[in-house]
Amino acid sequence: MATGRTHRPATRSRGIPEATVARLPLYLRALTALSERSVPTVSSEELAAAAGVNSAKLRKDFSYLGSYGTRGVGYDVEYLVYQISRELGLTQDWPVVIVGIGNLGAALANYGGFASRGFRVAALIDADPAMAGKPVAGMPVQHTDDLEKIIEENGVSIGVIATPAGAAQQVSERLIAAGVTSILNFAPTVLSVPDGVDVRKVDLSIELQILAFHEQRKAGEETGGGAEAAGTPAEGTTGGASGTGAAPAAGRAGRRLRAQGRARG
Amino acid sequence: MATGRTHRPATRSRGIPEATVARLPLYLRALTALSERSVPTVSSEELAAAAGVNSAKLRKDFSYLGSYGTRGVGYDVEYLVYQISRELGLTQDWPVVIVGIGNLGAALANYGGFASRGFRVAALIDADPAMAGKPVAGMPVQHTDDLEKIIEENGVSIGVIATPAGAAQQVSERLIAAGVTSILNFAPTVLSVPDGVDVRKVDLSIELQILAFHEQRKAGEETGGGAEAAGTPAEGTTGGASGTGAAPAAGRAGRRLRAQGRARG
DNA sequence: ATGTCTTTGTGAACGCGTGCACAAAGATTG
DNA sequence: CAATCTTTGTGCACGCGTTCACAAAGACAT
Repeated sequence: MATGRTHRPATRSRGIPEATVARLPLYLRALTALSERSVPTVSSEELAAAAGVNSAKLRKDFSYLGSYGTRGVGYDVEYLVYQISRELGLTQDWPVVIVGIGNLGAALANYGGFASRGFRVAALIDADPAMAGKPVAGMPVQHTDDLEKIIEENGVSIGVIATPAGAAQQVSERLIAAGVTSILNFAPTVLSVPDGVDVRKVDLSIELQILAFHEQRKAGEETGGGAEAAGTPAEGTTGGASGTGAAPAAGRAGRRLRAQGRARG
Repeated sequence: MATGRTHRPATRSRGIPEATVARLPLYLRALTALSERSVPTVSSEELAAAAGVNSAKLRKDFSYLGSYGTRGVGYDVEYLVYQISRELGLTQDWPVVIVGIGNLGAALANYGGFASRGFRVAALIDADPAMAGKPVAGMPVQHTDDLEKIIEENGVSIGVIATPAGAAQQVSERLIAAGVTSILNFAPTVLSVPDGVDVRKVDLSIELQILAFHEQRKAGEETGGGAEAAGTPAEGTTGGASGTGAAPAAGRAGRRLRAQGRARG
């Protein structure tokens, strides 16, 4: 998962576990697809498959919302779409500002997934005066000087930070001071925010590093034989101890070997 | 967290819990920053603060890697950077392909965080013939027809999918058939992949929806008073039952009220 | 060398999330 | 109306992850 919860300890938000909340959008997406195909009802088994989760987990998730299913039949697609949307707060309009209109910010501004889910990009904000007035995604970029005014006038409570790491903390402080209470942070920094403010973090580099870890492990298993099998606590002092016998070449050599996807124990 | 683990049940990868692996890049980033400021050693307390986690958690995380600290002193920054990098497999070179060079794909291609961590963008691939040859991030876009050849020749084992949802599954199949075993998926779809292939998912829309949920809850607490307090199992049949009394206006009204960040229970 | 002080590394307890397995509920058929 | 069959909703047990709290380890001073 490319995300990273921050803050919000382990508090259940109202009886609905955080883990469940994180899956609701997944269900909603699958249900929307079914709705578009005019499928009237769906069983937990089918829906779970479409959402990529276990059916028992799905049923338990839904049980936190209430009893919206019919035994022997399944769930009414339209009704469930509505209930989940309402639970997530997507039946109302959420104005959002994007701060930092670089490559990523522009990509976000153009991203279609926002509008379709009750989110509306209210403004694009950048610190570069040269950007001001330039149209991005059919909308003029505004200067950081007007940040507070924009937030106020549009009643924005959700902000997206796509600035360089160095600017993120300061931007978050201005957003919060102006009234924003939820931040989606793409800058590779830990934001320190007051209580009552939610921060979610997306770090592309971190995701890749996690993949690299597993990738290395796969390669090590096949080239090295059983580097980790013995359960050695690892480590002498220098490098190249455990898995990475021939580090630079491992990427290639390993790759060719495991082409046929082994079974995972 | 913007991520979503997929596959890889609850298997510990070698004694290192998945949750720990997910935090290692965080520590690494904080350590790199310290290293650049030539800080020689750091205590678990300091480092934990910089990474935004609990110090006990950090120490336990490090204990899975081995005993790299010195009691009474702390951790040697340079040494720890090296150990974590090695553990994550970042001491070797990881060629990566990006498929789907739209706004997001281009943003990823330009993203600096890759190169600095051992990742190298080996190729940019797009299905649009009009894109072929066009330079993006100083690199010519190549056509999907050559996908297999590119993977083979560069020994690519990690692929990034930034295509529209409809194309993602097919692209993933081609990537996997050609030898890719780790995929970072930005398309809003559930990829179905064989065992042995890791998929991590980043969905911007999902992150926003999770924020909206908490945001709605904050607004509801203040405007509605105690809509959820009574613990009503919720639900009649139509809408507007529980929290969302005046749905359309709630965004604005709520926002102005909670401006001073309440304490969170 | 001895004592004090700092900080790590970890045993143990706790809580959340997951998955199994089944009883309850209702649809459907005869 | 009774029997059967499907599918939900959930009690329960298990395992992972987090956190506490403290003993062991080593630096540093005397």
